[in-house]
Formats: sequence, structure tokens, C-alpha cells
Amino acid sequence: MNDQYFLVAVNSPFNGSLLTYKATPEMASVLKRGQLVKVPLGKRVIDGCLWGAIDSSSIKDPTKIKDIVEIESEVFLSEIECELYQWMANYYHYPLGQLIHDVLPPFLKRPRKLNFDQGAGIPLDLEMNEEQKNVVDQITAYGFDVFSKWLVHGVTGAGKTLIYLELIKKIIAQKKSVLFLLPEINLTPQFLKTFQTYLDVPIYSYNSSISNSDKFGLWKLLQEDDSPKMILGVRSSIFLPIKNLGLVIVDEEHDQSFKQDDRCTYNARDIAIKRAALEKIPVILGSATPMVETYKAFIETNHYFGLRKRALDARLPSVELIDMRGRSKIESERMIWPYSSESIFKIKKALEREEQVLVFINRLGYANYLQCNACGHQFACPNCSTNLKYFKKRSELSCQTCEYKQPAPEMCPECMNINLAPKGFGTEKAYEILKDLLPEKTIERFDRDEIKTFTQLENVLDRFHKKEIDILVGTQMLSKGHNFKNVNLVLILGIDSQLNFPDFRSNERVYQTLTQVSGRAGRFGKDAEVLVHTLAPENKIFSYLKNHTFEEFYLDEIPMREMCSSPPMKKLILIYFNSKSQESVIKESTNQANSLRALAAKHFEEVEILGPRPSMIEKKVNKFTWSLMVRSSDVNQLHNLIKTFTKNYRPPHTISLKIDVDPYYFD
DNA sequence: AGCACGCCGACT
DNA sequence: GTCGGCGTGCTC
Repeated sequence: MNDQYFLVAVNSPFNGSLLTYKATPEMASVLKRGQLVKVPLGKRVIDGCLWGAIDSSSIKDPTKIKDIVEIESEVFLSEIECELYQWMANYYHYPLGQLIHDVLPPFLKRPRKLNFDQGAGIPLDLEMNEEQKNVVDQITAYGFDVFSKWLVHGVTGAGKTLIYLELIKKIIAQKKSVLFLLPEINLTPQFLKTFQTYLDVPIYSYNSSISNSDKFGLWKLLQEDDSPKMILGVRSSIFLPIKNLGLVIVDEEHDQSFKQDDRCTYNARDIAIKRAALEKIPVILGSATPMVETYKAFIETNHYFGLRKRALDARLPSVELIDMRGRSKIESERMIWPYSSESIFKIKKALEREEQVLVFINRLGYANYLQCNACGHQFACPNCSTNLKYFKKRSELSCQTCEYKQPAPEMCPECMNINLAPKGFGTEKAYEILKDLLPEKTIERFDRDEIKTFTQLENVLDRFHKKEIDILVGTQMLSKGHNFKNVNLVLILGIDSQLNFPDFRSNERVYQTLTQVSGRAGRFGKDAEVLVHTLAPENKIFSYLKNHTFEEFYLDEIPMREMCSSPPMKKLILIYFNSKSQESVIKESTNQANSLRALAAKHFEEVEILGPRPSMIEKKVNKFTWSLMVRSSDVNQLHNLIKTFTKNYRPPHTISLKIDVDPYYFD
């Protein structure tokens, strides 16, 4: 008997990661697609995943082919997983073997006992309203044993969680498991508590705070045990090998954290839909502010639910714009900047009513940068094309893109003037001003600068829920999905800087942020208010928020997208070139833009190539990035062009290449 | 992506 | 002299 040849997806980019190996007939008889193996490559032995048999007649030079050295018996990939990874590798133009090995958990010799939380199974003490009931009924009527996708577009506080719970209970009653995806670890404590209370199955969390041992342990458990369970995880949990999966829920579907921006640039929401299709089960996307792409895909189907009213008799907060123009001319206003006399008055009133207050600023630090009042000098990062940010408490200037730090300067190094002006503001400044104005109140910060571990996060949230904290001043972390019972006043500061962001998604991002942050107020029945400080009160984006018009934003935004040839009308792929040498990165991206244009003109006429152009921050940690945008309304042509390109193009050794399919940011 | 080889500058 | 930085070529 002769050796048999196999295609193996290896953990190396070499030759698109698919290499040929051979096995003895005995070994070959137990090999099938999805089997993990070890194979020699050059001087080392690397991980691979068996992908398929190949006919020996197609081997040109059999002397080059090496033997598979070992079969890994602990973990394997199912047929559905194999199909999913194959699809992802094609769609995201990323080497299959590297994708598989990025996604697999770390293998451990001696994993410790797996941690999980057992649900108490207490009956639900809430009843659904008509809108909520309709969603549950329609999804149930469609059937749980076929693929279907649904969008639950409900205002903040509409009671999406109750809908999820009712559906989850139905799936569990059928002895199947449920995967619940949330954008960030931040929201884990809240949902864990809910699921622990109302579900009667084990609940497994999967996020960056769980140990490698638990990751590996969970992976193994899921492969062996098909009893019903609940998985509560961040984007990478979409790859968990859950047996008997009955439902996938993607909460806060619009959140950019579902997009991975290094390695394979997948969006877990899209993978969830693909996986549900392969598993033949329903997938539910939920958001108060769906992505324009998602909204467009669902609005004309009968798989869209719009929930316009808050549950529990709560009303949506009223929104007041505070016009900040000309305030710096008034001494008393200048003293309390970035606040206003109106907002300080309302904070005091809210605290008198024994309510809590949230202050949202989407920026860290004390000042965005320092500038010399005499000569205009600014402090730039030596490694990046950025200005250093000022942190007052740490008395430090530090770079937001790299690790660089320096002590805060006493005087200007250019002209020796001691008058250095802090420009712009972040959470540190907003915190300090408030602390000075309200010294007897407990005020804390809620941002990644202050809260570094999961335990710290749980601690602050816990104390806030217990009313031990009066005011939280925070960033994004504050805006996402939290359910605060005693908050009826929310302040939004510094949103203007995001209005002028130079990409087609800037309106969408601001609309989402404003809506999500506002949504933290008045979720439990009281009249609530949101104060937005702005220098551009006439901007239409604020009227969407003020009127809670729900779909007006989308109806205005879609023609805009049409006009500027952006998603969802056209699909985008970005190609990034990165190198230590600015000259070579410009040269290479220009050359490749030209060859792509030639290729498009010849075979893919519906595809446009734009650029090259430098990245927003061209130099990061001493490396330069330029990019090309590839755009088309014809998805097949777009992907075929990129496929042809990647098949034939190897970048020079000094330049690294990244392909971002369906980009979120133009970085 | 690794890893080796080989070329060149700098430091005991 | 030889140590080590990094440009280049190779891996089923």
C-alpha cells in the first residue's frame, strides 16, 4: 500500500497556509477533515488541521512532501466548524490555517476544574407587554429548527432583555443551548446576574477575564457534553464548539467591538448569522441603534421588529441642548468649563433629590495636548505622528498610540516660557472640576485609565448600584447597555469633536453614542433629562435625539450613503501597507494601486480603487501606514479582484499587508 | 510567520 | 577579531 497525500491547513502564512503532507495507510485511515495534527515545516514542527485528501497523481515532486508527525486527539473541528472557517478564510482573505489556530484555545496538559455559575431558575416576575409578546410569538411561530435571522430594534429600555429571556427559556425547554454575544466584558456582570436568577441551567462566561485553563476546559466540555447550557461571551465565543446549539443572540449588534481589527478582520455579528445558517437555527440581533447596514438589510423584511416604547411605564428622557458658544467670555462660566451654569444647577438639583448622575465624555486625560502660549510649541510623540496627552494627576505627558511617556514639562523647551496651556479636556478634567464644585459628594471616574481589571469594574458598578457613589464621570464604558435604577440626569460633554470626523460613519457613530448614553437615564419610570453641551446646536443629529424619532436618522442617512457611494450601497475592502520606511510604503502602495486599477479595468469593471493615502495617524511606533480603498456594489467582483490580487502578490519582506473586509474605521 | 545565512558596522 | 543588527531567501 502506498502513502496517501493530504492538504493540511498550517499555522503559517506560507503558500496561503495550505500545504501537502503524506501519511501511512494506517494513519490515513483515521484521518478526516477537522483533525488537528502536527507537521514539519522547515526546521520546526508546527500545528496544522487536516483539510482533505489529494490524489497522488497531482503531486509534482513527491520528494518534497513530508510526513504528518502526530495526530492531536484532544480537540477536533466539526464539519460545521470546518465549513465556517473555510467561508471566513475566503470572505476575509485570511490564511485558513492561521485563522483556525487563532481561534482555537491554548492547549493545556493539566487544566484545572472548570468554573461556571449555576442558574437558580426563579420564575420571571415580569410580564411582557404586547410589543414584546408579539416578537416572541412571531419568532416562535417561525420555528426553532430552521435558520432565520431577526432584528429587534427597540428604544433603550424597551425591554429587549425580557424578550431574550422568554426565548432562551423556550430553547432550553427543548434541551438545547443558547449563545449570547455581548460586545464587551463590561456588560457581563449585569447579564450574568439576570441569567443566574431566571435560568435553571449552568451559565458559562467566556471573555478576557477567564483563565486559559477555563478556556480550554470549556472547549473540551462543549465538545463532549450536549446538555442544555447558556454561554455568555464576547466576540470570540462565536467560535465555541457548542453541541446542540439552539439559538444565537447578538445584543448591541451595532457595537464596533464585534469587529476584530487585527489578524482576521471578522465581525462576530456576521459570523453569528453565518453560523446560525450552518446550524439551521435562529439568530436574533438586538439594538436601540442598529448599524445602517443592518437596518437596511432588515427593514424591508418581515423579520424586523421596531419597539418604540419603553417598558415598565418609563418614558424616554427629554433632551436639552446647552449652547456653549461665547461662554469663555463670561468669567463665571470660564471657571466651570467644560460644564455650564445650567448643567451644574441641574446636577445639584438631582443630588438633592438623592438621585445619581452620569457625566459622559468620550476622551481620557486632563487635556488633549499642551501648547506654549508664547511660541505655540506643541509636544509631539517621538515615535508617532501624534501629540502627547496631558495627565495632571500623574503629572505626565503620554502618547495614546504607543507606550511613550515623559514627565509633564515646567516650561516650553523652545522658548523657556512657563505659560503652557492645556487644550481640550477629558474625563480627568471633568472629574476634577466637579470635585472642586461638590467637595462633599462621592464622585468617581469610570474609564479604562481608572478601571483596569474586571474586579475593579464589578466593584465600582456594585457601589454605584448601592448608591455609594453620587456621580460617575466616564467614557464609552459608561454608555453601553447598563441598567442604572436611580439615574435620571445624564450629561454629554465634548461630543462636537466627533461630529467632524472625516468618514461616512461619523453621523452614525454620534447618533449611536448620543442615543445609547441618553438611554441610561430614566429607565425605571421617573422623568429624566439629558443635557448635551455643544457649539453646534443647529446640527440635525441633535433633533433625531430630541424627538426620539427612531427611524428619521436612518431615512436621512441612507440617501447620504448613496450619494457618497458608501455602505450599505457599496461594499468596501481596505488594503493597508505598513513599513518602517515611509518611502517604501508610499512606493509600494502606489505600485499596487496601479496594478489593481489595471486588473480592475481588465476583468472587474464594477470595482473602483481609491488611494493610496496615508493613515489618519500615518506614523505609529515608528512604522508608517498607507492604504487603498477598494469599493464596489458587486460583492462577487470585489472579492474576486482581491482574491486574484492576494494569489499573485507577495509584499516585499520589509512591508506587511493587512486586508480589512467591511471596515468599521478608516484607520 | 519563523528560522538561517550572510553582510556590515562597532566595540572588547 | 567576533558580536549582533537586519535584509533576503526558504519552507509542503
